[in-house]
Amino acid sequence: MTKKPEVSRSTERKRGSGVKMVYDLLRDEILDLVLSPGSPIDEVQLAERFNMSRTPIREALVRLAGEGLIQTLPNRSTMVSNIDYLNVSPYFDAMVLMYRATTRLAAENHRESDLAAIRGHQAAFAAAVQAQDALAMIATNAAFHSAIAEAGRNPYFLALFNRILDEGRRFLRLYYQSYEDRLPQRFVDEHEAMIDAIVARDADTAEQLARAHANQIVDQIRSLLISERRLEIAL
Amino acid sequence: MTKKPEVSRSTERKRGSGVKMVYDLLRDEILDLVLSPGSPIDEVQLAERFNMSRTPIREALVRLAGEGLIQTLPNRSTMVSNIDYLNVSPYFDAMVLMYRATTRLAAENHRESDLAAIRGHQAAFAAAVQAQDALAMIATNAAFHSAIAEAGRNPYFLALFNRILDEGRRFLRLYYQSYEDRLPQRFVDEHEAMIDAIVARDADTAEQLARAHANQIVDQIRSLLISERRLEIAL
DNA sequence: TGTGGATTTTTTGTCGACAAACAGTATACA
DNA sequence: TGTATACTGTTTGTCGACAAAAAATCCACA
Repeated sequence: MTKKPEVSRSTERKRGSGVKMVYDLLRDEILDLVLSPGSPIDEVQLAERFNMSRTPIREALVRLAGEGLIQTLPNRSTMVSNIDYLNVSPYFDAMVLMYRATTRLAAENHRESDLAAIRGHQAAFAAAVQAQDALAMIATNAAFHSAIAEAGRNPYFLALFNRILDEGRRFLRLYYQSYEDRLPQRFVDEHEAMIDAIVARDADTAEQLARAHANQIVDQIRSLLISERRLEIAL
Repeated sequence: MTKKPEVSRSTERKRGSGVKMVYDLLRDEILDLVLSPGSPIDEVQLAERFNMSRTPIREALVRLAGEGLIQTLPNRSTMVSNIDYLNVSPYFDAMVLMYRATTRLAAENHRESDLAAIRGHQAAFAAAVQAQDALAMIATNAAFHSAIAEAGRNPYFLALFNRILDEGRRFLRLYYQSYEDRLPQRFVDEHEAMIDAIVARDADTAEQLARAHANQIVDQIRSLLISERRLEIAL
């Protein structure tokens, strides 16, 4: 006769699920700026919050540190990584290049089944633009381009691109929280043109469209940064 | 009066150094193919080997898993990641693009102090070619291009490029162990031309040279792969 | 009141132990 | 003989506790 444990922890968990839960949640909280950059992370506090030992918490933190989302000083505090506002050019360079590369590869390597996912995200993006929901625009735009990158089937580009999109999620939210600018409808149209080029397997056109699209985004963010800086100087 | 601990572990270690030691060593052993792809990794065995608990071993393994160097099946064995021989095209695509991007950026952004490091690695590479030491060629070539990437000052490209070079270190070693082909002297000359373009801050030429250089390497590896495959078929 | 050193407090890194999950083997049964 | 189930052994995931390291606090002394 097999006996079940009579006394169980208040919230019973499957064996390996704890780290993933903590990792996913912390990751989301960091990227959504619920945990602001620079804020400290306390292992014991997290352990109490999730009713688990420090060991799985620690493993989740090690993973987050590996992605650069948190920083740990040896023997001392660990905190949410800061956003580097001084060097945005490298970020933009990488972003534009990944837009180009992934869209080109999508035109070359996509399969029929990829298109449904891409079109789905594009519809969600159009809806977000219609609703003027800035946060939804950021999320659906990232999902759209990530789907294109998946269709391109290059794991190296996909990994870097997703990292860039994640950082952008943090980065952009800072500005779209204060400025209720809506992304112009033009972005929706450009997305449509990119889809057409991908479907037609026209790699050159797809890359060219992606490049122009990315530069648009960079220009818009740059103008936001400049006006923000003006504001700071004026104060 | 402060008292020192009379009985210490056989090999005393500083507090946070264990994980780094294990991480560095395992990483090197994996990249140098001392640990062959697919071979299992035993936590307890490593713990005994380094005279430490499983906890720091585990942390090092989590980090390696984050970089994709090892794979862990949940609740079951962890092993060295396999090399994917079927999809080499994505690898080559990423390699060529990173060669181009980093060399271009180095021409634009390098400082005077970067050139010494680059020239030093180039001299080491030339020496390795002279000595027909294939393994040294791989290492010094990677160091040379990594130094160029550092001079380009884009952390996103640098991270991806270093990952690509690492994988190449594993990948290439497989072939240069069996085939004692020496990389042609032409590679040394091409490196020199790239340095000149970087010094002259001629971004277009630097990128063009890097592209041709990378394609050379790709062609050589591809021909090795084909002859290898022929050999397999003949057997 | 200010400063330098000793002391306490807090947080991290490491340890040994235990329990769950899975693989392989043995055993019962048809 | 073949199959399903129980058993055993091995490896992983988690836990509570302790020790080391750095910060914060206290305290003596000028």
